[in-house]
Amino acid sequence: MQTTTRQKLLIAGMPLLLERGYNDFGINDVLKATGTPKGSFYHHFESKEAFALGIIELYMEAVHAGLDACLDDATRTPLNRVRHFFELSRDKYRDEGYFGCLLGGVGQELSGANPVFREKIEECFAYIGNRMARCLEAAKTTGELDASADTDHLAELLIDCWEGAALRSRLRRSPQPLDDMLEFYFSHIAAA
Amino acid sequence: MQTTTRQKLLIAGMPLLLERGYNDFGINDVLKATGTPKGSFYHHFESKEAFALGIIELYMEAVHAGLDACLDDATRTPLNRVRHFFELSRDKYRDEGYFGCLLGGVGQELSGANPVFREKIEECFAYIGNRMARCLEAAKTTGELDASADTDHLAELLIDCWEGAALRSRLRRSPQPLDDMLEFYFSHIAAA
DNA sequence: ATCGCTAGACCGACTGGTCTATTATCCATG
DNA sequence: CATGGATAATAGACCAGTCGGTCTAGCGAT
Repeated sequence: MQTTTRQKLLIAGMPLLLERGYNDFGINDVLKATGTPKGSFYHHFESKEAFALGIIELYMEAVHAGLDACLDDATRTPLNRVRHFFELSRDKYRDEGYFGCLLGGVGQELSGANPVFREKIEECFAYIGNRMARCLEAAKTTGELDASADTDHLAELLIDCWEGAALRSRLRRSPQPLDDMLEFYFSHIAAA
Repeated sequence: MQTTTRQKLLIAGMPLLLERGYNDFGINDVLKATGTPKGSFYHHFESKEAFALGIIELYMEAVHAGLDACLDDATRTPLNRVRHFFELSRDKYRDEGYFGCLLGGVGQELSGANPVFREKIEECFAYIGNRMARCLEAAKTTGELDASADTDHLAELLIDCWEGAALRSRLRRSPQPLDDMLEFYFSHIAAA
């Protein structure tokens, strides 16, 4: 599959959006990085906002793929599948230079004033939460989790705490907050 | 104590910085909101960056006061002092319209590209963490916490997860992520 | 008369977005 | 197979608006 101009732009824009945030990165940076003239850009995207939403969608495609690969992994117990997903996320953050999570970054920056992004990001988190919750539900059948556990709640909690740890990881340029958070969470939700 | 022009600007700027973020709020908004001419602004602050740092410092003054009031509160157990601080923070977020935490917002937005803010915000978190850790240490003497507990670790964890919950609270405009996070944390760190 | 501060016109740089011109691609038809 | 016209896409000069920041003038209290 050849990379189209549209894809090339999205791929080049993603790290810029992650590192600098929405309001601090410019279309011109993306054009320069890819050698694309402005006319091409606006042929493929109707605005900067549409472009950023496209980046988020591309990001979510990778998330979907990661969730599929991890949460259906029959070689692990359900709880370890969930944990493994986040460990892979941590490794991804490392490879990118510890700039944290794109969803958290854009969500934090724009959710105050821009309802489009606010709803989009919340939607992404909700989707991830649902996938997690289903896997946590499976963890009940193996006895890893108490049958009485509120898996929806636990899934949301996991994501929220993860995003906080990702922010701290971004500040410190270190994986430690991520590791500490995972360790705490998984060592405490186990069945009594 | 009369509010000086400088203070008036900082006070007006704080909610703007919280809601819109650093790169999306403009000096002119602050000027319009306070009826201040630009000359006055630049008489008191040498740049937009210095202004934002001033806002963070004003914010931290309130945090210091809150920490003093809560963590030295002899009417509560050490662990409840810590929890109470965050419950008051949650109430503050509510009064502001659930825009989350200023430190988390600015930290997330700017830590990718701006080392001045990155270090400043990390410093703020580290300070809060230290205060928390000291109080958690006191919780050992009352038996609320195991003597073997790593209080520095626990304090960092608390702050990180709190910030994640604050981000989610900002997305949802709801206190629920904050409450859920506190409940989970405090129900699991207690001594065995 | 000095100095802290107010006052706001002004400026250069930059940004997202538009416009028109040009080139490449594809497909229908003689 | 040729070809012509429509459409997709490239190309980049250009524009209007905005923003952070400067400059000089004036004000008021000591």
